[in-house]
Amino acid sequence: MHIMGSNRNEDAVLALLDVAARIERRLDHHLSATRGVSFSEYRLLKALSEARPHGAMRVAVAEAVALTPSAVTRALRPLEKIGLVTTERHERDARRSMAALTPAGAELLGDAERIVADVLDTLPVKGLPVETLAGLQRELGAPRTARRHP
Amino acid sequence: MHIMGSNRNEDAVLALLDVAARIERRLDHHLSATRGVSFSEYRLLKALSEARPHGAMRVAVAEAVALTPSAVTRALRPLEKIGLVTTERHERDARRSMAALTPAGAELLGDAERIVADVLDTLPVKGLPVETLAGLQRELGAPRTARRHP
DNA sequence: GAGCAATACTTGACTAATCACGTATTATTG
DNA sequence: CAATAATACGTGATTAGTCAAGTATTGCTC
Repeated sequence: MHIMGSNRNEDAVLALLDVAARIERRLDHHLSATRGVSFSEYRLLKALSEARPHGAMRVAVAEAVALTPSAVTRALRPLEKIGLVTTERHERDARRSMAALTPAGAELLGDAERIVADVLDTLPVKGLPVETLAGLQRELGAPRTARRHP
Repeated sequence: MHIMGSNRNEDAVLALLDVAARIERRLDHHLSATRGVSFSEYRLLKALSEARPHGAMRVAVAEAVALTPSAVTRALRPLEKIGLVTTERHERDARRSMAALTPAGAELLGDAERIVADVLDTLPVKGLPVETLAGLQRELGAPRTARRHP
């Protein structure tokens, strides 16, 4: 099945995971140093901004950012407390907890996006194949964006 | 500096991080279900196997797998306990703790590598640019492998 | 429309990682 | 060669995530 000890796929994917971990760490440090949010929180805010104006369910956000719903519940709590996010229950379905970005959240997200862009500009990422990555995202079950309010 | 709301680099990198998280999770599940090791542990074993036969310092392993030395210390402990790894101090430098793969560790690593390869074969990763990724690894401070015994 | 199944969320218990700090050892420098 | 700096490791405290299980609520089926 596999020729011992040499698999291009494997090498490439392991390199990808390694690179991802390192970039994520770098972004995380910059973001928390300058704006006090983690990279994970950045991704949450971004997912919510794509679900405007009606907000998104926990499960949708979870899928969008590749976390469990449980993690989303926990991660959103502090963001609500500092006024970046609001949550209210869906009017027709009492199970759903719709989270939405506040103006303050949107503003912070704007800053954060600038920081992220600046950090990424210092990286030699020219040759990344957006097509392949997007295909992978699709294949791995990532929806294009957090669903609006299905 | 940046045209509002559209940055190819950013899109590509965010997709990369997303894809990486999902792949890692998938590998982690398969590995722990079948061989009882996490993906993180898999990476540790792999790093050690590349540092044979003399083993590697905690700091070198940490750099190789993109973790902190502290995390490596903690992660190696259970692996020692179940006999996959041995640690002994360096003869000429009492600060150094040299970790090495045992035969059992090497065997398990072999199994794990097969599992990883199988999982990756189910993924459409043909188009990944090994060159670009390797360049990124270099740029981000990843050494080619855990140093032998410098 | 009563009852069962599915969905959305939350909580409890746990794990793996981080940072900040401390200690032991070796290297450097005056 | 004494004093200082740098290196390697480990530990305490904290955090962010996981899974498993529980509680509401809604949808489905007969």
